Amino acid sequence: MSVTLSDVAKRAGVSSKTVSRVVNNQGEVSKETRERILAVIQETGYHPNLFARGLVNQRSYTLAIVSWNLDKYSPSRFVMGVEKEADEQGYSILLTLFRRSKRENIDAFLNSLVARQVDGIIWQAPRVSNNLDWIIPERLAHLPPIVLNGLPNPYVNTVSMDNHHGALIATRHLIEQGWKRIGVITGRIEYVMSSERLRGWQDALREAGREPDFELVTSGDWSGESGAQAMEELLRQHPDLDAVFVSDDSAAIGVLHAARQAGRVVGYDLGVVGFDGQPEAAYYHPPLTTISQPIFELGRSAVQSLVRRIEARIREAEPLEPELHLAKPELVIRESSLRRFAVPTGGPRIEIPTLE
Amino acid sequence: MSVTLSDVAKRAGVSSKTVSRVVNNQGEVSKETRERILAVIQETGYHPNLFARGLVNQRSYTLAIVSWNLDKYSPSRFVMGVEKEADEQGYSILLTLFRRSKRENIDAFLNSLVARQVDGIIWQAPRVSNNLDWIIPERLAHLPPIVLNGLPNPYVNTVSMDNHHGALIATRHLIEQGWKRIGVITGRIEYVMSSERLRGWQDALREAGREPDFELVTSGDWSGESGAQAMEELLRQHPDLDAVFVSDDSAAIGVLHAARQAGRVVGYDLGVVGFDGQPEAAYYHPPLTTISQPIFELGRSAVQSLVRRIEARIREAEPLEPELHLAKPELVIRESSLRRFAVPTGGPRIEIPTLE
DNA sequence: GTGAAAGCGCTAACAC
DNA sequence: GTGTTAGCGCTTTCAC
Repeated sequence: MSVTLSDVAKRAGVSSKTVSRVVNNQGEVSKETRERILAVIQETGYHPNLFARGLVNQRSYTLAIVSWNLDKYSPSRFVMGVEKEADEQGYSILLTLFRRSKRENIDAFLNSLVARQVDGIIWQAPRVSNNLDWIIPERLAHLPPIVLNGLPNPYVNTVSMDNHHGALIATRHLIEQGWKRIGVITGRIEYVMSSERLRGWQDALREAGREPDFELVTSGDWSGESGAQAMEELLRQHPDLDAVFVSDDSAAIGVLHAARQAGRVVGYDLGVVGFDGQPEAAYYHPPLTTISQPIFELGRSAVQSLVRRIEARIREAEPLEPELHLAKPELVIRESSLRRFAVPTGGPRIEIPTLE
Repeated sequence: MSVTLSDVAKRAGVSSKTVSRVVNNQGEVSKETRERILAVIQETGYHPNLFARGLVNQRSYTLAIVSWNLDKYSPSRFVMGVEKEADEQGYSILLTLFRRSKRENIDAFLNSLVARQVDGIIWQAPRVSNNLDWIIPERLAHLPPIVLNGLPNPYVNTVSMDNHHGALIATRHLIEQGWKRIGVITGRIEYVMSSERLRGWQDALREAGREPDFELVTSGDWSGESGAQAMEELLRQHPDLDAVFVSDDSAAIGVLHAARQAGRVVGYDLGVVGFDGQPEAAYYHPPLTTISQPIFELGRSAVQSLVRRIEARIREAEPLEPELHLAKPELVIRESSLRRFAVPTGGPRIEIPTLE
């Protein structure tokens, strides 16, 4: 069927080992045999069977990524970063989306990755209650190196967005703008990511000498729809609310919508900050102040971190200390969070004066 | 290191072939040996090495997906559909993002997939000028089965959105609403997908007895930013424009923004229809009429189609005729496309409370 | 510089 | 029912 090493060897009149040397660019081979072999490879279209190679070397040059919510901006950007870096480092990506069914049988799922001989695993699926409890030395001993995208972990390398910090600077910004009653719409609260952002909101308020009012906490699921619903309810129950930190840009567009429906004018009598850094948020109405995350780069870091461990294990270097890479998100100020006192005027539209 | 078949065999006091039989659930094995073996597998934590298996069987149970623009809604939903269906059918997914670098050396790229022994390839990267010219019988003979996401192709199975139809019904809808000067903002025009949508726009106009005015054609790159720029220019050059078909929802949010900036009121003196079906478009201002695509399902179809071919090849059944699966997108009517004064009171959704 | 032989972990074919 | 043998395509000793 397909051309093998020894096919090439036969045609070139050498042993298969010599061909192997040429293919892998190792050991000394005389210039002329090398060229002869290269020619045969050209004309036969030979390419090595990575299964056979992997079987011998115990390496697949494949990384598994356990992802989720791939249709959302940040997770997909992360995966893109992972793919890019992996490609550059010579690794392929095995993509798995984490599902309830897999959650219920983590062992079987991990085994399936091990069976596929992946060299390492990037675990992007978020921490939900106890779903990461399998990350303990006994289990890890039987698994390839793992990099976690999430909270610091004593046993594996971690790369993470500093969610607490992001929420902190978002809320601080709202406070600085002079908003008084600042609510928060979190992601699903069983996700640690969400509670981290909630903590940031609290800490910002406390450091400003205000006690967070937990009546003003609602949760969504990162969708526009959930943002709209959460905001609607929040405004109904707390008409005095004058600002909200929404911990996702997609939810935020729903929030803006609900605010309009309720007759509020964002940027005038309501301040809104999002979280994510979706490029399209610059075109929301009004343009959304948000926390932008260097998420693509985080994906690259994850691979670098993982590859470092893989190489170390192969060299049987003494075990590395688990690393933590914490990326700092940044505040991007647009109109939605500003407090302007000019009264809206003009036509059917509500004219929002340009920024001072 | 890890437990092998013969390790299990030794501990169970049988031959490795017998263990293999149990693992693969094939052939008759006496109940008691089976149970003994199962017990040993349990306690040793044995799992088969898929490389070794693949080497023998010449199958990897892995599908490659060649994707692109993964941070955009539709491509990522497609991949999610692919992953789900593949998982259910017992296949893993090798994810590759198509890049310029790969485009420049398609042969090497394809070879790398073949080297990884993938059983099939789902080619989602779009057709750009001649980048699909390698899909010819001579090349395909050396490649695993391929399913293309795009235009019908005589040599391989194809799954596709009916882009022409989507654009047709989008433009028809604008015409029916009574808009007179209907422009279009396409995606990158070198993509066949974009020209198909442009064709739909033309055909809708012609069937209404109007000659398409190519002065009203602009192109973006599917981003909000490009949509905003394109719209700004379109309005500057053609102030009489009163409607636009934007062939992407992300671009459309930029269009809505630019329209506001120019003092136009969408849904009143400007009609806008998008294309994609992003859930968040329901919360744009105003909510966006769009063409929704069953894109997740299309991903599933792609896998089904591919697996059918893979199985056929293995059974050495006579070659199947290339199949084409064309999915019909649908019009979702929201406020952005309506001409307020012309609209009969249809339902709460059509009312624009903030206006007038 | 080059080659022969052994073996990675598994399964198919053919014994027994 | 169960075991033996051979071999998938490659690389790694260790010779020559």
